[in-house]
Amino acid sequence: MARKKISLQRIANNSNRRATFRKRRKGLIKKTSELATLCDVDACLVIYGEGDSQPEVWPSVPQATALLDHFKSLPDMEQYKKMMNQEDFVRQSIAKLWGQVNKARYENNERATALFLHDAISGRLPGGLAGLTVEQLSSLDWIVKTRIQAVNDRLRQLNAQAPLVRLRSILLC
Amino acid sequence: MARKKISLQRIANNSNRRATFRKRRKGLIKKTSELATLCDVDACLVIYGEGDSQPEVWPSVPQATALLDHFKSLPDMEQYKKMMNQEDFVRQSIAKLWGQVNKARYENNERATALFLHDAISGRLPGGLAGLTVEQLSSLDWIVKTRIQAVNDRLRQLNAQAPLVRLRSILLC
DNA sequence: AACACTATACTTAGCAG
DNA sequence: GCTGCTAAGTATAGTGT
Repeated sequence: MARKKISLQRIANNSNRRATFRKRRKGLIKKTSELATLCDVDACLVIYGEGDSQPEVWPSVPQATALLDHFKSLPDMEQYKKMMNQEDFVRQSIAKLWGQVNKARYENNERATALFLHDAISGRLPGGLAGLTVEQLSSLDWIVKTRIQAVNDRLRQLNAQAPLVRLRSILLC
Repeated sequence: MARKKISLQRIANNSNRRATFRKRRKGLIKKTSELATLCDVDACLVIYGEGDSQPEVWPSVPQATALLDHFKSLPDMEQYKKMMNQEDFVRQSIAKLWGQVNKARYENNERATALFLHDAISGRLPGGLAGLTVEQLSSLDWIVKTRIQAVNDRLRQLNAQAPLVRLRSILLC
Protein backbone atom coordinates (compact mmCIF):
# COMPACT_ATOMS: atom_id res chain seq x y z
CA MET A 1 0.00 0.00 0.00
CA ALA A 2 2.84 2.29 -0.32
CA ARG A 3 5.99 2.52 -2.33
CA LYS A 4 5.32 -0.87 -3.70
CA LYS A 5 2.49 -3.29 -3.67
CA ILE A 6 3.21 -6.38 -1.67
CA SER A 7 1.67 -9.76 -2.26
CA LEU A 8 -0.68 -11.21 0.24
CA GLN A 9 1.40 -13.79 1.97
CA ARG A 10 3.46 -14.04 5.07
CA ILE A 11 6.26 -11.52 4.94
CA ALA A 12 9.39 -13.59 5.01
CA ASN A 13 11.84 -11.09 6.45
CA ASN A 14 11.52 -11.13 10.17
CA SER A 15 11.96 -7.50 11.07
CA ASN A 16 9.98 -6.33 8.10
CA ARG A 17 7.13 -8.49 9.20
CA ARG A 18 7.22 -7.09 12.68
CA ALA A 19 7.39 -3.52 11.50
CA THR A 20 4.46 -4.06 9.21
CA PHE A 21 2.63 -5.69 12.03
CA ARG A 22 3.04 -2.71 14.29
CA LYS A 23 1.97 -0.25 11.64
CA ARG A 24 -1.01 -2.18 10.47
CA ARG A 25 -2.18 -3.09 13.91
CA LYS A 26 -2.29 0.56 14.76
CA GLY A 27 -4.28 1.33 11.66
CA LEU A 28 -6.64 -1.53 12.27
CA ILE A 29 -7.40 -0.42 15.77
CA LYS A 30 -8.03 3.08 14.59
CA LYS A 31 -10.41 1.90 11.93
CA THR A 32 -12.21 -0.34 14.34
CA SER A 33 -12.70 2.53 16.70
CA GLU A 34 -13.90 4.75 13.88
CA LEU A 35 -16.43 2.21 12.77
CA ALA A 36 -17.74 1.93 16.28
CA THR A 37 -18.21 5.64 16.80
CA LEU A 38 -19.31 6.65 13.32
CA CYS A 39 -21.84 3.90 12.92
CA ASP A 40 -22.73 3.53 16.57
CA VAL A 41 -22.10 -0.16 16.72
CA ASP A 42 -20.23 -2.36 19.11
CA ALA A 43 -17.14 -4.06 17.90
CA CYS A 44 -14.32 -6.03 19.33
CA LEU A 45 -10.86 -6.62 17.99
CA VAL A 46 -8.31 -9.01 19.37
CA ILE A 47 -4.85 -9.46 17.91
CA TYR A 48 -2.40 -12.05 19.06
CA GLY A 49 1.02 -10.74 18.33
CA GLU A 50 3.63 -13.15 17.14
CA GLY A 51 4.97 -14.79 20.23
CA ASP A 52 5.27 -12.29 22.96
CA SER A 53 3.30 -10.62 25.71
CA GLN A 54 -0.42 -10.02 25.75
CA PRO A 55 -2.85 -9.76 22.90
CA GLU A 56 -3.87 -6.36 21.71
CA VAL A 57 -7.46 -5.77 22.60
CA TRP A 58 -9.96 -3.16 21.60
CA PRO A 59 -11.91 -1.73 23.34
CA SER A 60 -9.46 -1.12 26.12
CA VAL A 61 -9.02 -3.38 29.07
CA PRO A 62 -9.94 -0.62 31.56
CA GLN A 63 -13.35 -0.54 29.98
CA ALA A 64 -13.75 -4.18 30.78
CA THR A 65 -12.56 -3.53 34.29
CA ALA A 66 -15.44 -1.17 34.75
CA LEU A 67 -17.72 -4.08 34.03
CA LEU A 68 -16.06 -5.99 36.81
CA ASP A 69 -16.75 -3.18 39.23
CA HIS A 70 -20.40 -3.33 38.37
CA PHE A 71 -20.37 -7.00 38.97
CA LYS A 72 -18.83 -6.51 42.36
CA SER A 73 -21.75 -4.47 43.60
CA LEU A 74 -24.40 -7.03 42.82
CA PRO A 75 -27.18 -6.50 45.34
CA ASP A 76 -29.27 -9.54 46.04
CA MET A 77 -27.59 -12.91 45.96
CA GLU A 78 -30.80 -14.88 46.27
CA GLN A 79 -32.35 -13.15 43.35
CA TYR A 80 -29.20 -13.71 41.46
CA LYS A 81 -29.22 -17.41 42.06
CA LYS A 82 -32.84 -17.68 41.22
CA MET A 83 -32.44 -15.94 37.95
CA MET A 84 -29.43 -17.99 37.21
CA ASN A 85 -31.69 -20.97 36.80
CA GLN A 86 -33.69 -19.35 34.09
CA GLU A 87 -30.86 -19.09 31.71
CA ASP A 88 -28.41 -21.90 32.11
CA PHE A 89 -27.13 -23.06 28.80
CA VAL A 90 -23.66 -22.06 29.61
CA ARG A 91 -23.82 -23.20 33.16
CA GLN A 92 -24.78 -26.65 32.12
CA SER A 93 -21.95 -26.75 29.73
CA ILE A 94 -19.62 -25.69 32.44
CA ALA A 95 -20.78 -28.54 34.56
CA LYS A 96 -20.04 -30.99 31.84
CA LEU A 97 -16.72 -29.49 31.09
CA TRP A 98 -15.71 -29.43 34.68
CA GLY A 99 -16.55 -33.07 34.92
CA GLN A 100 -14.08 -33.69 32.19
CA VAL A 101 -11.62 -31.45 33.85
CA ASN A 102 -11.75 -33.54 36.96
CA LYS A 103 -10.61 -36.51 35.03
CA ALA A 104 -7.64 -34.72 33.74
CA ARG A 105 -4.16 -35.01 35.06
CA TYR A 106 -3.31 -31.60 36.39
CA GLU A 107 -5.86 -31.42 39.09
CA ASN A 108 -4.06 -29.03 41.32
CA ASN A 109 -3.33 -26.62 38.60
CA GLU A 110 -6.84 -26.76 37.38
CA ARG A 111 -8.27 -25.98 40.76
CA ALA A 112 -5.91 -23.16 41.16
CA THR A 113 -7.03 -21.82 37.86
CA ALA A 114 -10.67 -22.14 38.68
CA LEU A 115 -10.29 -20.39 41.96
CA PHE A 116 -8.16 -17.79 40.39
CA LEU A 117 -10.90 -17.02 37.97
CA HIS A 118 -13.42 -17.05 40.71
CA ASP A 119 -11.43 -14.45 42.52
CA ALA A 120 -11.31 -12.38 39.42
CA ILE A 121 -15.06 -12.64 39.13
CA SER A 122 -15.57 -11.49 42.64
CA GLY A 123 -13.27 -8.58 42.19
CA ARG A 124 -10.93 -9.94 44.77
CA LEU A 125 -8.08 -10.11 42.35
CA PRO A 126 -5.58 -7.33 43.04
CA GLY A 127 -4.36 -6.99 39.50
CA GLY A 128 -7.81 -7.07 37.97
CA LEU A 129 -7.88 -8.03 34.34
CA ALA A 130 -4.23 -7.28 34.05
CA GLY A 131 -3.60 -10.47 35.92
CA LEU A 132 -5.30 -12.68 33.41
CA THR A 133 -3.20 -14.76 31.12
CA VAL A 134 -3.05 -14.68 27.42
CA GLU A 135 -5.04 -17.87 27.32
CA GLN A 136 -7.80 -16.35 29.35
CA LEU A 137 -7.90 -13.16 27.39
CA SER A 138 -7.75 -15.17 24.25
CA SER A 139 -10.89 -16.92 25.25
CA LEU A 140 -12.67 -13.63 25.37
CA ASP A 141 -13.78 -13.33 21.82
CA TRP A 142 -14.86 -16.90 21.52
CA ILE A 143 -16.77 -16.85 24.76
CA VAL A 144 -18.46 -13.62 23.98
CA LYS A 145 -19.46 -14.74 20.57
CA THR A 146 -20.98 -17.92 21.85
CA ARG A 147 -22.71 -16.18 24.68
CA ILE A 148 -24.09 -13.44 22.53
CA GLN A 149 -25.36 -16.01 20.16
CA ALA A 150 -27.31 -17.65 22.92
CA VAL A 151 -28.71 -14.37 24.14
CA ASN A 152 -29.64 -13.34 20.65
CA ASP A 153 -31.43 -16.60 20.14
CA ARG A 154 -33.37 -16.06 23.30
CA LEU A 155 -34.17 -12.53 22.32
CA ARG A 156 -35.46 -13.56 18.97
CA GLN A 157 -37.45 -16.29 20.62
CA LEU A 158 -39.08 -13.97 23.08
CA ASN A 159 -39.25 -10.90 20.95
CA ALA A 160 -42.78 -11.36 19.79
CA GLN A 161 -44.38 -12.50 22.98
CA ALA A 162 -42.68 -11.35 26.15
CA PRO A 163 -42.79 -7.93 27.79
CA LEU A 164 -39.58 -6.12 28.36
CA VAL A 165 -39.61 -6.86 32.02
CA ARG A 166 -39.42 -10.53 31.37
CA LEU A 167 -36.53 -10.10 29.06
CA ARG A 168 -34.65 -8.40 31.76
CA SER A 169 -35.10 -11.15 34.25
CA ILE A 170 -33.89 -13.69 31.78
CA LEU A 171 -30.87 -11.71 30.84
CA LEU A 172 -30.05 -11.22 34.45
CA CYS A 173 -28.81 -14.76 34.62
CA MET B 1 -12.17 9.56 3.80
CA ALA B 2 -13.28 10.47 0.44
CA ARG B 3 -14.99 13.37 -1.19
CA LYS B 4 -15.13 15.13 2.11
CA LYS B 5 -13.72 14.63 5.53
CA ILE B 6 -16.29 13.67 8.09
CA SER B 7 -16.04 14.30 11.80
CA LEU B 8 -15.66 11.43 14.18
CA GLN B 9 -19.05 11.16 15.70
CA ARG B 10 -22.15 9.13 15.16
CA ILE B 11 -23.51 9.78 11.71
CA ALA B 12 -26.91 11.29 12.29
CA ASN B 13 -28.62 10.37 9.05
CA ASN B 14 -29.90 6.87 9.33
CA SER B 15 -29.34 5.49 5.88
CA ASN B 16 -26.01 7.23 5.55
CA ARG B 17 -24.88 5.61 8.73
CA ARG B 18 -25.89 2.19 7.52
CA ALA B 19 -24.24 2.64 4.19
CA THR B 20 -21.05 3.75 5.82
CA PHE B 21 -21.30 0.83 8.14
CA ARG B 22 -21.50 -1.66 5.34
CA LYS B 23 -18.61 -0.10 3.48
CA ARG B 24 -16.34 0.24 6.44
CA ARG B 25 -17.12 -3.15 7.85
CA LYS B 26 -16.05 -4.67 4.59
CA GLY B 27 -12.83 -2.72 4.62
CA LEU B 28 -12.16 -3.57 8.21
CA ILE B 29 -12.57 -7.25 7.63
CA LYS B 30 -10.27 -7.09 4.66
CA LYS B 31 -7.61 -5.31 6.66
CA THR B 32 -7.94 -7.72 9.49
CA SER B 33 -7.47 -10.61 7.16
CA GLU B 34 -4.48 -8.94 5.56
CA LEU B 35 -2.84 -8.34 8.87
CA ALA B 36 -3.32 -11.96 9.78
CA THR B 37 -1.79 -13.34 6.62
CA LEU B 38 0.94 -10.79 6.07
CA CYS B 39 2.21 -10.80 9.61
CA ASP B 40 1.29 -14.36 10.41
CA VAL B 41 -0.64 -13.51 13.52
CA ASP B 42 -3.98 -14.55 14.84
CA ALA B 43 -6.66 -11.95 14.99
CA CYS B 44 -10.33 -11.86 15.62
CA LEU B 45 -12.89 -9.24 14.74
CA VAL B 46 -16.46 -9.11 15.91
CA ILE B 47 -18.94 -6.46 14.88
CA TYR B 48 -22.46 -6.22 16.15
CA GLY B 49 -24.34 -4.24 13.59
CA GLU B 50 -27.11 -1.92 14.53
CA GLY B 51 -30.26 -3.99 14.47
CA ASP B 52 -28.55 -6.98 12.96
CA SER B 53 -29.42 -10.18 14.64
CA GLN B 54 -26.12 -11.81 13.91
CA PRO B 55 -22.74 -10.30 14.57
CA GLU B 56 -20.25 -10.14 11.78
CA VAL B 57 -17.32 -12.30 12.61
CA TRP B 58 -13.88 -12.80 11.24
CA PRO B 59 -12.57 -15.39 10.69
CA SER B 60 -15.74 -16.68 9.12
CA VAL B 61 -17.73 -18.95 11.33
CA PRO B 62 -20.27 -21.74 10.90
CA GLN B 63 -20.06 -22.12 14.64
CA ALA B 64 -23.21 -20.95 16.32
CA THR B 65 -25.75 -23.69 16.03
CA ALA B 66 -23.36 -26.54 16.53
CA LEU B 67 -21.82 -25.04 19.63
CA LEU B 68 -25.17 -24.18 21.10
CA ASP B 69 -26.37 -27.69 20.59
CA HIS B 70 -23.39 -28.86 22.51
CA PHE B 71 -24.27 -26.48 25.27
CA LYS B 72 -27.82 -27.57 25.56
CA SER B 73 -27.08 -31.23 25.91
CA LEU B 74 -25.77 -31.48 29.45
CA PRO B 75 -26.99 -31.45 33.07
CA ASP B 76 -25.46 -31.54 36.55
CA MET B 77 -23.44 -28.63 37.76
CA GLU B 78 -23.10 -30.13 41.17
CA GLN B 79 -19.47 -30.84 40.72
CA TYR B 80 -18.86 -27.32 39.69
CA LYS B 81 -20.64 -25.91 42.69
CA LYS B 82 -18.79 -28.22 44.99
CA MET B 83 -15.51 -27.16 43.66
CA MET B 84 -16.41 -23.55 44.07
CA ASN B 85 -17.29 -24.17 47.67
CA GLN B 86 -13.81 -25.36 48.36
CA GLU B 87 -12.64 -21.95 47.48
CA ASP B 88 -11.52 -21.03 50.95
CA PHE B 89 -9.33 -24.07 51.18
CA VAL B 90 -7.00 -23.28 48.45
CA ARG B 91 -7.25 -19.59 47.98
CA GLN B 92 -4.05 -18.82 49.72
CA SER B 93 -2.07 -20.92 47.33
CA ILE B 94 -3.72 -19.57 44.25
CA ALA B 95 -1.03 -17.16 43.29
CA LYS B 96 1.70 -19.67 43.79
CA LEU B 97 0.03 -22.41 41.82
CA TRP B 98 -0.92 -20.04 39.13
CA GLY B 99 2.63 -18.98 38.79
CA GLN B 100 3.64 -22.57 38.32
CA VAL B 101 0.99 -23.08 35.72
CA ASN B 102 2.20 -20.06 33.91
CA LYS B 103 5.80 -21.04 33.87
CA ALA B 104 5.01 -24.51 32.73
CA ARG B 105 2.87 -23.49 29.84
CA TYR B 106 3.13 -19.87 29.06
CA GLU B 107 6.20 -19.62 26.98
CA ASN B 108 5.63 -22.24 24.37
CA ASN B 109 1.92 -22.42 24.47
CA GLU B 110 0.67 -19.01 23.54
CA ARG B 111 0.56 -19.49 19.88
CA ALA B 112 -0.81 -22.96 20.09
CA THR B 113 -3.63 -21.66 22.22
CA ALA B 114 -4.47 -18.92 19.82
CA LEU B 115 -4.62 -21.28 16.89
CA PHE B 116 -6.52 -23.74 18.93
CA LEU B 117 -9.17 -21.18 19.71
CA HIS B 118 -9.48 -20.25 16.13
CA ASP B 119 -10.09 -23.82 15.27
CA ALA B 120 -12.74 -23.99 17.90
CA ILE B 121 -14.38 -20.89 16.51
CA SER B 122 -14.37 -22.23 13.02
CA GLY B 123 -15.86 -25.47 14.08
CA ARG B 124 -12.76 -27.23 12.92
CA LEU B 125 -12.08 -28.67 16.31
CA PRO B 126 -12.83 -32.39 16.42
CA GLY B 127 -13.36 -32.63 20.14
CA GLY B 128 -15.56 -29.58 20.34
CA LEU B 129 -15.64 -27.93 23.71
CA ALA B 130 -14.11 -30.95 25.31
CA GLY B 131 -10.80 -29.92 23.86
CA LEU B 132 -10.63 -26.54 25.50
CA THR B 133 -8.18 -25.94 28.27
CA VAL B 134 -9.06 -25.30 31.83
CA GLU B 135 -8.14 -21.70 31.45
CA GLN B 136 -10.45 -21.29 28.57
CA LEU B 137 -13.29 -23.05 30.25
CA SER B 138 -12.80 -21.09 33.39
CA SER B 139 -13.02 -17.91 31.47
CA LEU B 140 -16.45 -18.88 30.34
CA ASP B 141 -18.10 -18.35 33.64
CA TRP B 142 -16.41 -15.08 34.28
CA ILE B 143 -17.08 -13.63 30.90
CA VAL B 144 -20.67 -14.63 30.94
CA LYS B 145 -21.32 -13.09 34.28
CA THR B 146 -19.62 -9.89 33.37
CA ARG B 147 -21.37 -9.69 30.09
CA ILE B 148 -24.78 -10.38 31.47
CA GLN B 149 -24.26 -7.75 34.06
CA ALA B 150 -23.41 -5.21 31.43
CA VAL B 151 -26.44 -6.14 29.42
CA ASN B 152 -28.63 -5.84 32.42
CA ASP B 153 -27.18 -2.46 33.14
CA ARG B 154 -27.89 -1.19 29.72
CA LEU B 155 -31.35 -2.63 29.83
CA ARG B 156 -32.20 -0.72 32.92
CA GLN B 157 -30.74 2.34 31.35
CA LEU B 158 -32.71 2.07 28.17
CA ASN B 159 -35.85 0.65 29.60
CA ALA B 160 -37.78 3.87 29.61
CA GLN B 161 -36.73 5.23 26.29
CA ALA B 162 -35.43 2.83 23.67
CA PRO B 163 -37.23 0.33 21.45
CA LEU B 164 -36.61 -3.34 21.94
CA VAL B 165 -34.69 -3.67 18.75
CA ARG B 166 -31.83 -1.69 20.15
CA LEU B 167 -31.15 -4.38 22.67
CA ARG B 168 -29.21 -6.32 20.13
CA SER B 169 -26.67 -3.62 19.56
CA ILE B 170 -25.90 -3.52 23.22
CA LEU B 171 -24.52 -6.98 23.30
CA LEU B 172 -21.02 -5.98 22.61
CA CYS B 173 -17.69 -7.33 23.49
C1' DA C 1 -31.74 -0.47 -0.64
C1' DA C 2 -27.74 -2.12 -3.27
C1' DC C 3 -24.62 -1.37 -6.59
C1' DA C 4 -20.98 1.55 -9.55
C1' DC C 5 -18.14 5.49 -9.86
C1' DT C 6 -14.45 8.53 -8.56
C1' DA C 7 -12.23 12.43 -6.33
C1' DT C 8 -10.28 12.74 -2.27
C1' DA C 9 -8.72 11.25 2.36
C1' DC C 10 -6.23 7.94 4.48
C1' DT C 11 -2.84 4.19 5.09
C1' DT C 12 1.54 2.31 4.65
C1' DA C 13 6.18 0.14 2.30
C1' DG C 14 10.43 1.41 1.85
C1' DC C 15 14.12 4.44 3.40
C1' DA C 16 16.95 7.48 6.05
C1' DG C 17 18.77 8.87 10.50
C1' DG D 1 15.16 -1.95 17.27
C1' DC D 2 12.44 3.46 16.86
C1' DT D 3 11.39 7.38 14.87
C1' DG D 4 9.90 10.45 10.66
C1' DC D 5 9.16 11.02 5.84
C1' DT D 6 6.83 10.54 1.53
C1' DA D 7 5.50 8.24 -2.72
C1' DA D 8 2.33 5.14 -3.95
C1' DG D 9 -1.41 2.06 -2.95
C1' DT D 10 -6.21 1.75 -0.68
C1' DA D 11 -10.45 2.95 1.33
C1' DT D 12 -14.44 5.48 1.07
C1' DA D 13 -18.04 9.95 1.15
C1' DG D 14 -20.75 11.67 -1.83
C1' DT D 15 -23.22 10.91 -5.84
C1' DG D 16 -25.86 8.87 -9.49
C1' DT D 17 -28.86 4.89 -11.19
